[in-house]
Amino acid sequence: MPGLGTPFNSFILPYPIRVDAFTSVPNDAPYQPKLYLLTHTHSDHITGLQAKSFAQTVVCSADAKSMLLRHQAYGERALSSAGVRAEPQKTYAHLKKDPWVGPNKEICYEGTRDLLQPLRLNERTRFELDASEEGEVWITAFDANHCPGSVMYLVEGTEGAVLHTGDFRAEPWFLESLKHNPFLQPYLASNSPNESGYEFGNGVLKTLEAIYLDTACVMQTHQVPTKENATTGLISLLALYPPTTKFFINAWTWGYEDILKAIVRHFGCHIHLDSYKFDVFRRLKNDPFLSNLGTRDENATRFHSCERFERCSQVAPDDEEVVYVNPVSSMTPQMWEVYLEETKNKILVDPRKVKSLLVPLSRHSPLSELQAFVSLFRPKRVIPNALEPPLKEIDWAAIDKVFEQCLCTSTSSSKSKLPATPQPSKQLIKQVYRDEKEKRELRERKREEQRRAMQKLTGKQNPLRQEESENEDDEEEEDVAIKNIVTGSASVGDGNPSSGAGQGQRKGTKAREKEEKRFAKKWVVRTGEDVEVSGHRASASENGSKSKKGRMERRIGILVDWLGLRKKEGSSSPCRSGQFGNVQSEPGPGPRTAQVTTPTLQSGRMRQIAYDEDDIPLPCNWRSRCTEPSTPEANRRDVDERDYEWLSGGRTRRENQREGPSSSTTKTVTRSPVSPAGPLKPKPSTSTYTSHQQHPILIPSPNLPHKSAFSSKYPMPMRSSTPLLESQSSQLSNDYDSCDDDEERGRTAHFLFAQNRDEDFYGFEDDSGAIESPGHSAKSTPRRVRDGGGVSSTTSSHKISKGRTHAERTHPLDRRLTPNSSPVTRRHDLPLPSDLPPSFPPSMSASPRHRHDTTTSWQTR
DNA sequence: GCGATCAGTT
DNA sequence: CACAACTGATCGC
Repeated sequence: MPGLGTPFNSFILPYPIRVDAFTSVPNDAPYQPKLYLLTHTHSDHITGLQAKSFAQTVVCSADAKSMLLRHQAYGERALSSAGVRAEPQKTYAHLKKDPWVGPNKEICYEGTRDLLQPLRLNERTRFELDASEEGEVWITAFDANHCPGSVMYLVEGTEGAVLHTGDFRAEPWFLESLKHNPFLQPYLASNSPNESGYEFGNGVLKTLEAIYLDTACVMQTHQVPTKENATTGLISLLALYPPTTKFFINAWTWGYEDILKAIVRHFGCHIHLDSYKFDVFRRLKNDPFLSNLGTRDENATRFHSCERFERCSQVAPDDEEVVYVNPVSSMTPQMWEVYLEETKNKILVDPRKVKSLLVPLSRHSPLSELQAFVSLFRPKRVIPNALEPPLKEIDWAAIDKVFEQCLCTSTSSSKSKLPATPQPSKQLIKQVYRDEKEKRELRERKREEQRRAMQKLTGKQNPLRQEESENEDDEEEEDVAIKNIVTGSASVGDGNPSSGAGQGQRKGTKAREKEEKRFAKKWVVRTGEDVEVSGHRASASENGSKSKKGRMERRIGILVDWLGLRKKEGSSSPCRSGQFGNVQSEPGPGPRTAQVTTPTLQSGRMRQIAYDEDDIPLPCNWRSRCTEPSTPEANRRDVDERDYEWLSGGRTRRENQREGPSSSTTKTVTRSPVSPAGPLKPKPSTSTYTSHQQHPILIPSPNLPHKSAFSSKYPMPMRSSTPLLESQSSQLSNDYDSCDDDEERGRTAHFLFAQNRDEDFYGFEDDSGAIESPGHSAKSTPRRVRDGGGVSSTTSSHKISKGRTHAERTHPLDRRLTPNSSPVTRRHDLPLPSDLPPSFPPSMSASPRHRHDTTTSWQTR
């Protein structure tokens, strides 16, 4: 998740470029962003863009632009479809304001803007970060296999090249395609293992300064099915139903489109979509298959992916004939096969009894895929795109370790320009662990109290509500998708192995969904569980997840392993001997797995390759574990206790509770066989890591590297307001600037506007991007640079007329520089334009972020 | 004081 | 992990 928890404040050092985070940067930050990149439009990647005061250029894919500008929150979609809204309220509409064109062709540019700068895929585009020649970067976008419009970015410049993956799924086919991509080939690791690009010194082969990596699922130490495996498996189930069966595909967020595509390919039909999805898909430029597979006619197909909570009459919630398809993300390939087998058998017995299907379509790469991906390039550094704030950057250090073997091997030249990864002290790790444990216990106590209170109430007065209160233990869910499962209100028990079959009693939709969630939980792996308490998972979830470690605690367990800090040699421990395909419980760390798996995983049948056969639970074994009603409590306690011993300094939990925090631990750090990182080596003196704990905890504050860490190329503070290059103009093409071509106002304006323009850039019929208010042009952009670290604020020659007093304010974050009136509101009062604006493309003006950028108006020339 | 906006939480 | 509704704080008027 970008934003909070992302290293370097979401900058891709060594460049002053910020990715997927659009909130304001602290004034004292060493950088102010000169350019923003957006990888895709999931909501956690667009924080800050909703602010009306955001006024800087954002580079993204054409499809991301289109999706963002069409984005509507659910509530708004409902109002729109109910006909309440005269004009649909688009969440990010303020990012693009077209000029207003009057009846006499007069044009008002007041408030016009088009902040989203679309980039073609697989095409280098030049951007200038500052006036100097060395301030240029070349940016190339590649499909990221995550969701529609999602891209990775390669940024190349005088400071070296970095690759930002955004969110991505690096499955084997994806790696293959990268290998064949000429824009990336210079950065692929040399074939000869001991050589690296710098050794050759001729500049043909290059080493990436860093890969900014999607670490959303880095702690998934098991493999997950390829998307293709997932969808073909699903199709094999769908095909078993009678040809009249109606299906609802719960694509509750962007990224599950492969399911729809697979259905269309197999059944040769359309998918019924709500108008929102239909419209978004239809506008996609880079996915013609997806853009055409939808239909608005609910009677035209038996496959539906319409609005989740407002399904069409064909798949109404109370229709017991409908079969639901719910994506989940963390099933292992082995479990998937078992699931398929079991479910197939059930359907064959009676298709009417299986009303809900799971499909393990993961949109992020698990550890093994990430290692394979990184090994492909062997960059100097791996920087995680997402850290868990409660882990206080311990995860950062651990991730470093787990990719250590995937990095550039050349020692002479691999010196990183980036700030060093903060190394946590043992004390910090222990503290974090204790905190998380305490938090969890508090939660549990609270929940217990609540439950009792509820029982008292409902048990006596309202017995009907009892079952509802029963499983409020949905919190701490590992797989978000499970929270989003939908079903109809068909009889509980039908086709649901977890419930007693045959009761035939109809419950509400809610109840059935809860039932379905319980069922689904059995089929997904919770991160860290295979390391910590694997094998007990299924029974534990059946028991309502009591006295179990919390999500964070399990993660800390993994981190401790990765850092090579596990106190006991855990190899023989039952908890690490291969549950659910525990990939790196092998002695060899990442690259071994990576290299073995990379070329051979094409089919998606990973199990034979990635780990020893011994480690693979046989399907039947797994199944029996899963259904076993109880597991030896002692065993689990053992694991729990052992971890705690280390973390609490070799004392038992009870001892520790009595005596308070431990003050020292053993110095001996032995390598756990689980550790992928190898034995802990003595660190150079610059590192604060030791096995003692008296040392200060090294946490770079506040998430920002020390000055010295930055290259001299971009001295701090970054406050130049030099406009970025006129640049992109010629690079951009007409049809890639896609949006809102159906808006009459915009189109007319654009048409008029385009006449005097550089045809290369403006001569297309689509409107967006073409309309450039003078306020955006390099020459006339009034801009004001935000105060930076005590340096006086500067202004360019023009002042921003309105909101200027705002701008003068010394609010620590100047994000409240909001325009106080809608930019286009007073259009009728404005004079006629005598002519069109100068032919200057949208500039990459490095104006301050929350400036009121909607000045101006009328073009005179 | 009220409405709009925004950050943070659930 | 993603979404979106809700909360409280802050600001302009």
